[in-house]
Amino acid sequence: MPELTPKAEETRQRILESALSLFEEQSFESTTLRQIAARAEVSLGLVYRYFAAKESFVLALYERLSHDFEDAARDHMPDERWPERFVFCVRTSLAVLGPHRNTLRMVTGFLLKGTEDLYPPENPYSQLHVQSVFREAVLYARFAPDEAQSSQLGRQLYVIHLAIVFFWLVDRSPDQQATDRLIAQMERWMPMLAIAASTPVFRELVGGIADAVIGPAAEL
Amino acid sequence: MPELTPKAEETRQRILESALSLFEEQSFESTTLRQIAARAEVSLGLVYRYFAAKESFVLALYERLSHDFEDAARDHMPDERWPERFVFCVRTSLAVLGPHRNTLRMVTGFLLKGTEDLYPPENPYSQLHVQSVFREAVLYARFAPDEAQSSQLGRQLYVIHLAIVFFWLVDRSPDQQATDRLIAQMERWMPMLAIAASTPVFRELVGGIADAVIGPAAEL
DNA sequence: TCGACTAATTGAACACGTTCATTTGTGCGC
DNA sequence: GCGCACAAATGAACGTGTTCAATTAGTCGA
Repeated sequence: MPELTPKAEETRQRILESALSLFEEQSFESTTLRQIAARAEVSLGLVYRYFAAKESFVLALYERLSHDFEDAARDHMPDERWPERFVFCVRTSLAVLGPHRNTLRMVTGFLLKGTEDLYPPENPYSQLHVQSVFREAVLYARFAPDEAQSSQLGRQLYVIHLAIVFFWLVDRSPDQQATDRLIAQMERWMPMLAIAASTPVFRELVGGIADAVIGPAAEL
Repeated sequence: MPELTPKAEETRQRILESALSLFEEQSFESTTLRQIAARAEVSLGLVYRYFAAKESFVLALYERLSHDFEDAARDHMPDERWPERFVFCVRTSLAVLGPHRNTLRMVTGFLLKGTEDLYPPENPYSQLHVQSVFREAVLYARFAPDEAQSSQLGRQLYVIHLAIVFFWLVDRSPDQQATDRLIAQMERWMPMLAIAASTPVFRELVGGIADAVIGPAAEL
């Protein structure tokens, strides 16, 4: 990712803004790159100077929302034990992503296509930052485990959170009520999860899943 | 789905065969509908008489593999208790889907697009039949629960199986070793799951997830 | 055998995402 | 102020999935 000159950055921003507003007004699928270019008052070809593919817009949106989540979660993180803080994070995440659910549904498909070109091999902004929120949710909680364990647990909670977000994207029940119920259930059984989380088998199992989903643990 | 005349059925089959063989030789993405039409010795437009979209081929493949799974699972189902039978079903499923993993990865994306047109509102063949295998795996197992409970549990195991298949599709570890480890872990803890499965909370939680993923329970 | 109705098939066209050779603009050393 | 290098921007073109009005083949009753 080479440095962008001010003018270029401004153009890129204008294109991105056009795209996102069109996605909101119509939908991801029915907005055309030609429409995006037109609204940004730019030629079609130029769009590709700043976005490798149409999918890239969804990625850019997700990055932006990840930033919003980071702020929202850090600002209002309750001074509780980690299970409560975790549930709060999950709820905050869905609240932030909520308005863009329809657009975001697209990204999940891409994740499976294995087109690694669009997904930089290094941990992208979103994953790194969102994950750090979950780490800190554990690390600075009341009665937090020691640092090494907190970091590990935070990573695993991040993956669980990812699973819930995915479930929410797939959830076809009206207003995604099924996801609400799922989280409510999870909240009820959080104490049990807290106990389970301290056992080696949990670490092994969930840790393994985490490795497979987001890659082997990396240093902060 | 109107009845197809013999001639039409033969043409449809020829097109499907061309498509699947091309997917195998090259890949789903890089095979062209024009290539498919050419190999089937048919005009491009005709393809759309039998397949609503390119994605439909993957769906047709999945239906075929579901049938294969049904046969393979029924023929070799071990005469054991349901947990062992469940693990066997999962392994069989992945074995059958295995050779077509790359093509199948496409379908998962489509599932999220919410293009319900391609996915008939009634339970499609695959879901109905595969689910019935899991139901029977419980129902006719040693020490099986009563019929109502077996049916419910079978449904839930089917959804768990779906989750594992999905995980396998996403799994980026070499040779999907992470999935192997996951199943191995699951096997180790199967007794625990068996106990958990008999509790109300499990039924409520997993049942709710099942509803959200595959829709409310339907009659066989 | 014919005609007429339907099923099967064609091929040209469209809109889309994407690519690329080309042109325009911008800042800088002299 | 002049060229020069490079960034920014263009627009025409390509191949793709998809649609559709038109054409051909098949079937069956009179």
